[in-house]
Amino acid sequence: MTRKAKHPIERYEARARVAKALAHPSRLLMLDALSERELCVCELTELVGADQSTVSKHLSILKQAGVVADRKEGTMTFYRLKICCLQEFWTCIESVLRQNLEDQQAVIGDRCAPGSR
Amino acid sequence: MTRKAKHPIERYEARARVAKALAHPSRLLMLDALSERELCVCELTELVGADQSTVSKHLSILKQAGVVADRKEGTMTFYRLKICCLQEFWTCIESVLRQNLEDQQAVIGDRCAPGSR
DNA sequence: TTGCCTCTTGGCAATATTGCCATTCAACCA
DNA sequence: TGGTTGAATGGCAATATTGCCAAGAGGCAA
Repeated sequence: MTRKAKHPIERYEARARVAKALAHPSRLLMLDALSERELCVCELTELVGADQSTVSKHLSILKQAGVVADRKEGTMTFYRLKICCLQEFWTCIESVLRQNLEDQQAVIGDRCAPGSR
Repeated sequence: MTRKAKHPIERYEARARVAKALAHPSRLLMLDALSERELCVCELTELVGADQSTVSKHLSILKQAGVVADRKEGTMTFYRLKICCLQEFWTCIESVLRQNLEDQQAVIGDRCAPGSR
């Protein structure tokens, strides 16, 4: 089990950088909102409920990762999704969560199953 | 732009916990290897090239997130993927990386385009 | 039992992330 | 020009992540 050409570590580092950008609740919330329409920083700030500077930094992380793009209009900055695969991302994450829930329920079911005393 | 029922923060926290488990190059490498077959900790350790205890901790993070499951056999522990949606996850991440690359090339292209001097 | 092997856990230092405040910047208006 | 507004940046403390070494824990075999 060696790595070499089959598993270039740089590839996984690049992937991890993108995944890391997606791994924060506030950023996920913003992405979900942005999947409907373009939004300015002020709207996103209100949505997230954090300090404006915090939201701005989150957005710069997403932008750096290539997940969103921005557009200036006067004094405002509008952000929009740059990728269309987010739905697949949600689907994957949600399927993990759903499976976890089922596993938990299975444990409870076993413990309280009729005839299990 | 309010949150309320439409955007329960707990949902995004749960999603972020899973995404965070996926956001590390060594863990992504292991997941990729596990997508082919079940592997023991010793094999994964050799693959990753880190200390065995480090790999064990990475695996416990993946297990905690519900992404992998383990099975003991004698003194060895085998890990396997617990989800089947990882391909979609790769697809999404890779499409971001590909888009980033295209954007970079577009910039270079503009800068060096014929007649742009 | 003892010793060996595989893996997990505790502990710790180095590093990275997060979120606020304060400040700066840029566009707009009076 | 100065003032206002929306956004980005600097700085900093609190927190989380990472990865190693050392120390268990458990199975197996002599």
